Formats: sequence, C-alpha cells, structure tokens
Amino acid sequence: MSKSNNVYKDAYNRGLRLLDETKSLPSEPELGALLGVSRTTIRTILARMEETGLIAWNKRSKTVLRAPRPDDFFPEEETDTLSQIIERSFMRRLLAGGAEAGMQINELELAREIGVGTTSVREFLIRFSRFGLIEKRRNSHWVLKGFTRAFALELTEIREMFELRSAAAFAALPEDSPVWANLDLLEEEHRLLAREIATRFNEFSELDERFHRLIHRASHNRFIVDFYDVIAMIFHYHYQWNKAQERERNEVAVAEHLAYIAALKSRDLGKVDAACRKHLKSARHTLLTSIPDRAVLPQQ
Amino acid sequence: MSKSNNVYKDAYNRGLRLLDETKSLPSEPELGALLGVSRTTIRTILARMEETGLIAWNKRSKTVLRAPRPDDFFPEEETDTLSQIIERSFMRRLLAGGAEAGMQINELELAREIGVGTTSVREFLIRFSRFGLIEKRRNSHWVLKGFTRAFALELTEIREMFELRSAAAFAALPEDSPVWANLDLLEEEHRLLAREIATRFNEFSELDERFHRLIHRASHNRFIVDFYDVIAMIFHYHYQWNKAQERERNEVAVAEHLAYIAALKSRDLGKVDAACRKHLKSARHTLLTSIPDRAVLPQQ
DNA sequence: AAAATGTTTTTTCACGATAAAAGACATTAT
DNA sequence: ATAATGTCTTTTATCGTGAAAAAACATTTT
Repeated sequence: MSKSNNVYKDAYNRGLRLLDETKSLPSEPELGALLGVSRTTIRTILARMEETGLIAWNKRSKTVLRAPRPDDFFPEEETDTLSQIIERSFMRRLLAGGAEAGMQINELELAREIGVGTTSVREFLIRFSRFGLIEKRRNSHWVLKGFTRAFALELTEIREMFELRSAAAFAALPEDSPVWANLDLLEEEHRLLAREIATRFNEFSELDERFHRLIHRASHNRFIVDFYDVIAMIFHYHYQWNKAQERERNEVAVAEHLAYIAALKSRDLGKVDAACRKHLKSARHTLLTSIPDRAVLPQQ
Repeated sequence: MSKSNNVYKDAYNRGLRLLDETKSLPSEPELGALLGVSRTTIRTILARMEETGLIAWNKRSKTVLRAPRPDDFFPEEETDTLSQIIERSFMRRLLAGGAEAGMQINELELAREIGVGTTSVREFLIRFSRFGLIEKRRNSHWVLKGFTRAFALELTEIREMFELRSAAAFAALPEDSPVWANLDLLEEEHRLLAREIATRFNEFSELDERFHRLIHRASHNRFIVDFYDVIAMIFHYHYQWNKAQERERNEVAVAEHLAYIAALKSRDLGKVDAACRKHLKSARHTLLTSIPDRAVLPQQ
C-alpha cells in the first residue's frame, strides 16, 4: 500500500453533498475548483457516482438520478490525511501522561505503533518540531521537551508580543480595507453565539481561531501569521482535554472578543491595547491552569 | 547507495588532528565523547588508522606510529551531510537569479539535479519552509516566495522585536550569572578583531552570530532562540554574495557591538535600548541594500 | 567493581519503487 | 475559438529495504 486515496474519498464525500442541491452537475474543471482537487480525481469521483447509480454520466451531461444515502459516503476515518492520523496518535500519547520531559522519541516504534512507514513519521516530526515541543539530536533520536508550564509561558509571551502589534496594525488600517467587513461579520457571529451560548459553547474554538487569524493577518508579516499555527495547534488540543468550565470560559471569551472588536472599531490605540491585553491575559490564565504543574526540567 | 558514511569520514579527519598532540590515544568512550560520535564509529576509525599504519592498536593500547600526512585525510566534500549538500545547491539556485517569486519548486527535478533521492529533498524542503521563503501547496508543488525586500523587512521586524526584548532581559541578569563572563570574552575578541580589522574582517560573521546568540539566549524563550536560526541562515548567505564594502561594513559593526556591549554592562536599560536599536538599524540597512529591488509580488 | 573492549541488536538515514493525484497535451463539442 | 472531454505524462506521497551509525548487552581487563 503505497498511498491511500483519502483525497479522492474526502472529495467524493463532499461531492455527494452537491447532489442534494442540483439536478445536474457542472463541468469537470468547475467541479475541480469547487472541491479543490484535480480533474483526475473529479473523473474518478464521477465514475463511481455513475457506478453506484447516483448520476447518469455522458460527456457533459451529468444528471442526478437519486439523492445520496448515508451508506454512499466513505467512512470518516478513511478521509484523513496520513499526517493527521500521525499527529493525532502522537498528541494522544503526549497528552495521555507518562510523557515526561527528556523522554526519547523513537521513529521506528512510533511508525510501528501507528502502522505507517518511517518516512511519514520522520516528516511529521520535522514539521512538528517548529512547535517547540521536540528537538532532534543529530544522527540520533528526538527528545521530548514536554508540555510544561515553561512552554506555555514562552508561547504566550510571543503570542502577546505578536498580537498586540497586529491589533495596533489592524486599528490603523484604512477605512476602505475589506477587513472591516470581515470584522463586522465576525462580530455578528459572536453576538449570535453569545445569545445561544448555553447550547453552542463548543462552537467557540473555531470562531476564536478565525478571529485571531484575521487580526494577525493585519501585521502583514509571514512570521507572525505563521506563528499562529503554533498557537492554534496548542489550543486545539487544549480545548479537547480541558473541558472544565468550558461553557463559562467560552462565555467570558466571547464577551472579551466583543469588547476587543469594539475597541478595534473605535480605532483608539489605547483602547485596543487594553482590550487585547485583557483578553490575552485570561487566555493565558486558562491555558496555564490546564497544565499539570510538574517539575520543569531546565532547558539546556 | 543507501547512506553515505560522512559521519565516519568527518570524525576520522578530526581524529587525525588528535594524533599530532599525543603519543597514544585515549579509550574508545573517551574518543567518542571527544569527537561526538558513537563507539561504533570510533572503532571503524581506529580500524582504518591501524590499517594505514597510523597507529598500533591492541585493545587498550593505541600507540601513535606516525604523524598524519595530507593524503591521510578524506576529501572535504565527502564529509558534508546530505542536507548541507542539498541546502547549498538549493541556495545557489535561489541566489543565482532567475528565481522569481511565484516560481514552482519541483522535488523530483531538484533531486535529479543534485543527484540525491527525493526523500532527502522533501525533508530538506520541509525543514527549510520555516524560513518563510517557500510554501507548500497541499498534494502539489512548493511555491517560491522569493528573497524579496518584503521578506527582509518582515524578517528584520521580528528580529528587532526579539532582540530588544532579549537585550533588556540580558541587562537585567544578576551579577553572578555566567553570561557576564561570556560577554567579557566576546568583548575581548571584538577588541582584537577591531585592531586587526584590515586583514581579519572576514572573521566577523562568525563572531557576529555568537554575540547575537548569547543575547537571544537571555530571553529564555525557545521561540526567540530558534528564530535566530532564520536570521543566521539569511545572513550566512548574505555575507557570501554581498562582498561590497565588506571591510567597512564589518568595521562599523564591530564598533557598534562594542558600544552595545558597553551598554549591556552598564545595565542602563535606556542605553541598552539605544545601542541595540542603532546596531539593528544599520544591520537592516546593510541587508536591504543587498537585495535587488525587484517588483514584490503581493503575498496572498 | 568500575571501566574498558568485544559482540549483537536496534535505529536512523537514504534510496528506489509504486499507486494516487496533479498536470499537460490532444481531441471533440458547442 | 473557447471550453469541455478524453488520454497520456509527470509529480507527489508512501512504503519496504539496506547500509551507516547508535545503542544495548556481554565479556574481559585493570
């Protein structure tokens, strides 16, 4: 098995949802653009849709014959990227405890355990190394630095530096910049969420990421924008394992975001700075409280 | 050819230099620690030294029989890591012009051109991507973002943010911290270099890196420390292709460093900030003047 | 018994090979 | 003649494999 066809399966599943909406599908290039895959993959998808009697396909005509049934979809787990699979396994191990700082990481063992080739694990570890949680010893193993309090503090230090700067840049953006419309939309989504927070509180993390990414983009600095990947990754897993007072925390965060948005709209740099600081402070606090306060090994 | 033995060859060459100094070599573990390789490699080295009549080897006794001749050494180019080879080739292409922003990077083509496997090229590109010069399109090619003025400005923006913070942290370090001794040593080296700048100006870049790394380490933040890798990489190649007024530039930089060091020693945060800003400003200027002022593609 | 040497096992690094996916080129339909 | 479809080529993603290097274990020496 040299390469899984998850790209095809995922695009196929997304393609099935299109069938509900129309009586016939658009051209192959158009479908490709819609689903974000090449024509080659589109044709494989169409071939299967024809085979399973979902559509009648003859050259340009792609007539929908029936609505997709649940069993037409490929199982969710078959649509994941290998690197997603590896990341999840790796993070599970990391957060499952027993992952002490200083521990060695064994590529071969990881690969065997996850059931993938070593190359994929190696590539994952190289990509993952920029998050600052692991480090390579040349010609030898990787070392786990540990998800420690020190890590969280270093991470938030940079985050605060970057976001304060980005927020200031954002507020200074000209009236006619399209970001203001984006901000208005996000504000509306925040208001909606605030109203239904009791039931939809778990939708916050996705909104949170979109909001902060919009702000960081105002910095027009690739290093700042890219650094948000580190934050997003950490918070993604953080949200998964720290469910304590999730509703309350998110409710507070939504309110802080709204204040932050209002400050941005006021273009008053003092207000922006204050609102940003306030929100980042509580974000840091939330993160820190979720970290087991184990002994922190001194970094060498 | 599945793996070159460059680790062995490099360690062997370094091992030869030890022969000049003593009449007999230390134990295998000791040699391993000295050369930074495993015992396995040490034994391979000793075996060859015995074979070529450099030493007589019998268990613990490793008597030096003769001094190494130039032809005992492995050729320099055989001691390079694969990733070093790839990096050099890649940077040569990048700087040789014709590397316009937006250009596609082809793994297979690169691998063929350099004469290595695709895996190594892929891994290099993944590692290299954190420098912000290339970007991956999922399931497709890499895109060159270009060594543009925008890149240099984004890089220096972060550098300045990080270094100002690190310098302040440095100045606030307690009297008994070992970094002050390190700083004294570096100061001495700067003075020596300043005195002989006419002939030794090309030794500055190495000193420059050590000095700035010492300062960045005071931040105690892995993201700041790691970011210096980006700066070091860029300046490394920058020094290689921009030889205009090298002597003058380095002379100025040494003077600025000495002022910067004096400011740090004064522990006066205002002075530190001023000296740091002054130096960073001229470093940025030097970098910017060396970049061809081509049209800068807007980053999407 | 501590530290070295000798031997064996495991892991990392790098390659070539192969299926999936993208991309390029040729042909046909509007 | 433009845009789609049909076909062929190239590139990417991933694996298994094997040599280099590290690491672990066993034995000997001081």
